[in-house]
Amino acid sequence: MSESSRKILSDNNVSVTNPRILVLEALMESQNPQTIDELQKKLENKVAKSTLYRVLGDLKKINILHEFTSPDNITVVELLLHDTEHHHHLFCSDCGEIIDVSLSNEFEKLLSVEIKKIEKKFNFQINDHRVEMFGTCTDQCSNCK
Amino acid sequence: MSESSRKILSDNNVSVTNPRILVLEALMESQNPQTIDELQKKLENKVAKSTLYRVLGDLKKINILHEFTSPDNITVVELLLHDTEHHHHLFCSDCGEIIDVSLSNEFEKLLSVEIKKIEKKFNFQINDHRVEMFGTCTDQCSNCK
DNA sequence: ACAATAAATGAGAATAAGTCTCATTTATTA
DNA sequence: TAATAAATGAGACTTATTCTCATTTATTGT
Repeated sequence: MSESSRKILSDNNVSVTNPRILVLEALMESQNPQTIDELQKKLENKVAKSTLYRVLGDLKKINILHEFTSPDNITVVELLLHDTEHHHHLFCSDCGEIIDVSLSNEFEKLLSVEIKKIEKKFNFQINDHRVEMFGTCTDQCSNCK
Repeated sequence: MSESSRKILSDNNVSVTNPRILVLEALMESQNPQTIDELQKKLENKVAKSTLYRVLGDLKKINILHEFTSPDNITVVELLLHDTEHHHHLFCSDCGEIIDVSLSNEFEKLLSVEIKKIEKKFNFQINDHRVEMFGTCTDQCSNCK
């Protein structure tokens, strides 16, 4: 079970420690983004707060963790393994749920054309992008009933 | 000069006070997004910190202020008057500059088709979206030389 | 397997962004 | 212009995140 976490760490030349394994495992429990709070609850004080933040920093450094903030300014984190498919996010302002969404290839293709235009216009090198959508789940996301 | 600020406030049934005028004026000084820090510097202690935050809250409430966070988690604010055209943001990770960018109508049209699909798929009502692009200005944004 | 060494951790102090409180000031209205 | 409701300033408070440093743990070379 913890084998895949160990492999992720050693593959990235990061020493394999208990807190790192525990945090990775907690992150893998759900594939949707989670808040720091949710993570801490899952970890039940098995990892110190300072260590949790440090480990998240480590995972960002090896590019397998994506951190962003929800519209109400809560920090949210999601594992991004090499086989994770490119996706965007949908935010519910009622219940706070954040859902991964994929958009069509046609759309992504057109977006990359737009990005090339912007790169030229502003003399930028663009290495990442994201599309965020905001609204309300009319009744059925997992937090609402 | 402060006439347009006064008009904005009274048009929105918000009482016209000095701090509100000063904050609006500071916001209007640049049309690109600015950090709270930049705002505070412009205001030179003419408005208390608590009041600044309160006024920003007021402006959000009447929907003429957009607040978001940069990739390194700094709160950023921009005035969004009724004639402000729909746009997105380009972030430079070298100098921190944030630039407003407009994307083509063709792109926006395709995006709204995608959004309709997502609304159906997740039973959501989506009322806003944004596209963010991240990269580095290769040499010429105003903060770099 | 073990000792030596470098790195990681835990606990709590420190920092900083943002919010709150309440006495005073200001804008609105009749 | 007076009465009243709302807004403000100053600083205390809260809370997320970072920092410090003494202790523990992982790695490595033998």
